[in-house]
Amino acid sequence: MKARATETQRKTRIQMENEERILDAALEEFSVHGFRGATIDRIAEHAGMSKPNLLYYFRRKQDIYEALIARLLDKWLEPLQELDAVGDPLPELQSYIRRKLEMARDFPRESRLFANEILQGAPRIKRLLESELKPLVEEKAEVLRGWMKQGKINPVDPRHLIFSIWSTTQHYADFDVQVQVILGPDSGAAGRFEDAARYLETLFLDGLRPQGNAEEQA
Amino acid sequence: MKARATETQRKTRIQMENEERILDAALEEFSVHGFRGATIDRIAEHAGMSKPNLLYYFRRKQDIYEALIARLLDKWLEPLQELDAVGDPLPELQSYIRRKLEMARDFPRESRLFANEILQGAPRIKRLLESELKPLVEEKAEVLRGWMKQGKINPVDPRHLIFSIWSTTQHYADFDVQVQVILGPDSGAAGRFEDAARYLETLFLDGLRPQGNAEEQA
DNA sequence: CGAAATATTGACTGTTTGATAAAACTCTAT
DNA sequence: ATAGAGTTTTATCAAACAGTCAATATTTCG
Repeated sequence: MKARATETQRKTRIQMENEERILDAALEEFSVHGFRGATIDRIAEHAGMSKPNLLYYFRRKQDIYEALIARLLDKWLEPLQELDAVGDPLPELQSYIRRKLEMARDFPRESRLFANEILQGAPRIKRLLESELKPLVEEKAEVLRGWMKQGKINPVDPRHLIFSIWSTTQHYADFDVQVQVILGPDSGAAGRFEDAARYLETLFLDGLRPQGNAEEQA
Repeated sequence: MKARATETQRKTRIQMENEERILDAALEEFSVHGFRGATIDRIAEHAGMSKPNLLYYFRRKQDIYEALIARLLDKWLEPLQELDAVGDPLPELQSYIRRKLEMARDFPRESRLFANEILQGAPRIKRLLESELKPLVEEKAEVLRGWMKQGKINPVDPRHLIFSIWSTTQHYADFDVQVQVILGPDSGAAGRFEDAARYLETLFLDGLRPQGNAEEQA
């Protein structure tokens, strides 16, 4: 038996396959029930293997969870990484919003996993947020401030701007059930996505006040 | 022993006190760990009583949860209820946003409880959403459509507009840890609230595109 | 092939969890 | 003060839970 934890690369075909299946099953469970609410038994069942066999690959429940988080954080921050200082401000923001919305559509389980973790006070990833998320946000906030100084976008607190993009887009993944109750299940997922994209574009670009209507009254 | 479940009113002083303490402790636990992740032991400990004693007031875990939800849903929807068709559209929307933000500030546990439940697919309150939330949203969406037809606010899908108000405001309760990591804990809760209110006002009224700058380029 | 490395299983352990029963206690109204 | 309703505790249970271990089966590769 080799020490799996220390050795960095050498992985069997079976190892890779099974770890993949386990992490996928774990995502399913953790994203819905949170860390404490999820059980190894259910993850193992979902992954189609016995519990001791699963524990052969990940010795403790927490190891599965941490492996999941580590694997997903970079992917999750990718859209913000891509926000480009040299691009045109408004189109750049628009495409960031659209990319985040696509993430919510294509990776709802990942969105819910992070939501669950943050909701619980982020006990297991607070350090990661400090070391990875915060510097990235500060870097991009500086980009946004530059655009504001150039008069390219309205002057607002760039960090709150980022919060509002996160919250509005991730809402469609995290609160999907509620969205479906209100929009009706007949509104296909694709239609909902397009409607949301159109609405958010209007909101973030122009807001709700009708153009050139700041003062007039009926 | 009287049948507590059936009898509608008659409650002892002790009964009222203890149910209050239990529900408060339950809110603390359920809002963080979700239904499955929370345990009766911890709720009882938090409420300062023994587990069997707690179960004397609520026979099953689920009964506590349902009592909590039932008690909180109305309060949670109150700000939307108050959205008034006869008021001025823009100030009316502004004050709805502010009220929702105040709720997020003053009742973060309630916000997280609902978030947790929806995140899990709302298995226990889906019916309530159908019977209470949906009609209310449809009623208010009609109000918003009226304002749009009068040209008082920009024409958008009113339901997505409501989603964006929910998500941006509740974000400050549900994702509080993340917000604090990014803004720094030194930014007091009061300061964060005012900054958020100011930002959201700009976003929802005017968006990010600088006024009268729809076409011009540097 | 055949031996070493890897993978899987069944049986098991100690603990936590949701829930119950009955006995003991306390409060309240007469 | 005291009977009876209402409250609390002690003891207990079965199921679910995270995790271990030794034995068995399978794969890998010289």
